[in-house]
Amino acid sequence: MSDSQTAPHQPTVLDRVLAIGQMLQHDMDRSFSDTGLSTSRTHLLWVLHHAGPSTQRSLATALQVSARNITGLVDAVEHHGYAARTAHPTDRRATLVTLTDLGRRTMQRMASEHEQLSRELVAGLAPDEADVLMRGLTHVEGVLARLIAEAANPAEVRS
Amino acid sequence: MSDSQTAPHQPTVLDRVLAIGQMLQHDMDRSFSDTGLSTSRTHLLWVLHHAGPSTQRSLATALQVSARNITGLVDAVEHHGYAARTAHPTDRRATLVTLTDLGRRTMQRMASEHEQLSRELVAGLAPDEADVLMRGLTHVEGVLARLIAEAANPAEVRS
DNA sequence: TATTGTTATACTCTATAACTATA
DNA sequence: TATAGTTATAGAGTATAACAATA
Repeated sequence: MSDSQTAPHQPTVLDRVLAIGQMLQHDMDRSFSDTGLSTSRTHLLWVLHHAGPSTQRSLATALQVSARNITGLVDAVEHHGYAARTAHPTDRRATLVTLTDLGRRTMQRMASEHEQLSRELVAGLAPDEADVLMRGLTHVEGVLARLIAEAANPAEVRS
Repeated sequence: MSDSQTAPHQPTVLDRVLAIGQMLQHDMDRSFSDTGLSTSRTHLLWVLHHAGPSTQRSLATALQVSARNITGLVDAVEHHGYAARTAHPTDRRATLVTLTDLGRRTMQRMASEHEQLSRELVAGLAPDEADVLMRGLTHVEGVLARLIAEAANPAEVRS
């Protein structure tokens, strides 16, 4: 209980974003119980929902994970009835993964829940406040993108 | 490539927060390479840094994970020299986990990096904009906390 | 009896490497 | 020779259940 050394500083924008992100993750995990879904599996279904039938190769590229990982994720969503493997019409090496009706309905429901949550989160704010909030977040995202790009490419210090 | 059904709607505050959270996670993962650390292990060290020497039981409560999980995390941070198990002075069932010098120095460095990032993320904003951003995020966090509490306790619809 | 931490077991997400079938 | 997807193997994070030592 006793804080040994670090003073509990004022929460910053970074702290708030981290806290909100953690709450969102927690909430998602809870909503997945008994669905056979998870963050990774849902991400895969989400990509399928937007891109339509896809090869596992293209899914691996979209999710930025290994081919082996996609095999496991497709196994899982197929087993739970959200997607199915079908033959590729022209390339017999490849597999096309397609959403089932259940998968499609599930993604549509998630999209509408996402929209509703998007509205609820800012419902109590004045329009101009919501505006500044949005612009502030856009700014933060831009700075972060720049910092990450610099860290990944430490050579040049932008002039 | 072809968006099959969902129109690419305008990004919302929720979308921005999710994107920023993902970037932060990605950046953290990158910074962990070759340190023997990870999000979970760092979280444990962070709690130790603030709470001081702790039993594994209290760490399990603080991180909200199982006792078994703590055994593994402590094994790992001990193996990498960030913390050590010591005997509890009065309860011979319990183990006290304490940070080593390396662990303490690492947490201090992370704290200062966190503070620097906190400053950088809002550095380009006008003071009043940063203010509204902060208040907007506090609002969002509050709404989210309420929604999660309601979802966990669906009985009463708040009057 | 209750609590602390461990071992046993299992599931998910992730990776690399070797291999098969096809291009 | 290169590519798509699988199997083999491994490590991390997570869980529950059974168990030993201690309270």
